[in-house]
Amino acid sequence: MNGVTHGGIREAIRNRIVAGEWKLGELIPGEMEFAAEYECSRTTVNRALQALADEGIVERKRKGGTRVRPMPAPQAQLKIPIIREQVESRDAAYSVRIVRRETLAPTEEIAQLLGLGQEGRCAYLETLHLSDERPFVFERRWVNLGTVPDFEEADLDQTSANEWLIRTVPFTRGDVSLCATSADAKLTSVLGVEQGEALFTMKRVTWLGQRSVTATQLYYATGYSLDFAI
Amino acid sequence: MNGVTHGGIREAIRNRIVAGEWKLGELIPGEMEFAAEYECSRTTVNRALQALADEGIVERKRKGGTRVRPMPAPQAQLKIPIIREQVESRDAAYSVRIVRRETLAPTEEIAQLLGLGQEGRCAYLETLHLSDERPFVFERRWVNLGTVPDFEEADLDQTSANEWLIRTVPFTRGDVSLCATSADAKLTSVLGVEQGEALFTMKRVTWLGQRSVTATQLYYATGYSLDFAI
DNA sequence: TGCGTGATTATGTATGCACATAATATTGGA
DNA sequence: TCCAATATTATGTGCATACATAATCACGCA
Repeated sequence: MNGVTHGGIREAIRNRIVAGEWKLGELIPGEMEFAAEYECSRTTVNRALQALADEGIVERKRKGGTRVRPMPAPQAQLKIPIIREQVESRDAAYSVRIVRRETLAPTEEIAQLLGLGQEGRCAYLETLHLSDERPFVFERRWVNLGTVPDFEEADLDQTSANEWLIRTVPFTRGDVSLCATSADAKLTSVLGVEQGEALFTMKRVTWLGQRSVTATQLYYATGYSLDFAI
Repeated sequence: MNGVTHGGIREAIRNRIVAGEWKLGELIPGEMEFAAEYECSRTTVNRALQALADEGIVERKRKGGTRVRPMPAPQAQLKIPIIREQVESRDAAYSVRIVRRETLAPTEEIAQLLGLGQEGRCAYLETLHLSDERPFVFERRWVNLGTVPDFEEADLDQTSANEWLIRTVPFTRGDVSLCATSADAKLTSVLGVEQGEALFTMKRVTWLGQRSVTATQLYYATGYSLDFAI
């Protein structure tokens, strides 16, 4: 072993790229050249460069060579937070209060989101998540009882609806949408914010194969921000 | 050749995982078993599983085997959009108007964000991004001239500030923060929205090594949402 | 019974090789 | 001169192999 690994070469080349050794869009040396330079086989270099291509740092074309990506489309690994962990990571006490829970026909908007017809039955749930007894997030959730019939009898005092669902039906796909909402009367009263305040909002629909599982809307109290690094 | 590629196996196994063939945290078959199943060599399966580990779908431990990552914390690959592309992908005409551009000492808040002292010089830029001549995003940007002195003379009529910077100084790291802002008088007039409307806001600070490059605040017009899939 | 040592096992990594594929360069014929 | 067929080249991919490494298991000795 040479001390040279594909991971090591990947790091090294990445560093050279961000250090500006080659201009954006410029061709970087070929696999053979790198192999000679690092004294390893072309295969090893190939894996390193492919990994960099996966990362979006470089673009590769057969015969065209490898070039630094002109617009490093910044991608970030966004970790969708679990509310309990968000609260507890701030050293606050987490608690939940179920405001409302019933079974009803979904609104037309929700039926469309969940891909349901008129006859679809849903559980509707309004939950207030508290941080040190202060309102943190207000959650509206519709659960497709056609996909998850057991939800109607689920005991949500122990575990939150979200955790219950994750445990019971691992979803395969989810659509997330982030936006800003102006607080209406309902949100104002339940979250204890001023009328018309701007609230950070996350809407989610999750799917189990072709079947929808749940649609959720999370309204964060004033001042919340979702932070992450590129 | 078998028609079996490491990419294909990667897809296949990923599908089987999200289809719930194995429970969260559960051990999935070993490399040899997959190799037998897909009739390929262990090396090929290894590459597929390593790629899945890179994606964060599975966890691998030597001798411990490969297990489905207990992902109650779903991670999403969030592609940070380039405004021009956002507009053009909606089949709208993109245009920019520079509202204000000057060189000034940063406010204390910005100086802190950018890690500057009192003597730091910044370019300050207010830009309005338009979609079919309608306001789409209002951008406030401070550029650290200590890191990017050339910015002062950059010709921003051809390329937007963002594209100019990306082309000139590839950043190595960025902090992003998403929140909601209530429209003040300034935002109201420039974006043409109602006073107090909730605006989706993205704040970004990018770094080149230890040196800050730019701090940006993007205020999206009413109704915007940032969508992505898990 | 308790513990250390070595065997076993599953994965990690690198290599050389053969062939596939796509883009470019070259050549040859009309 | 122009176009099509062919050669060349850089990367893409899979395979067999060899060895590395870490966790676990089995054994045997005290």
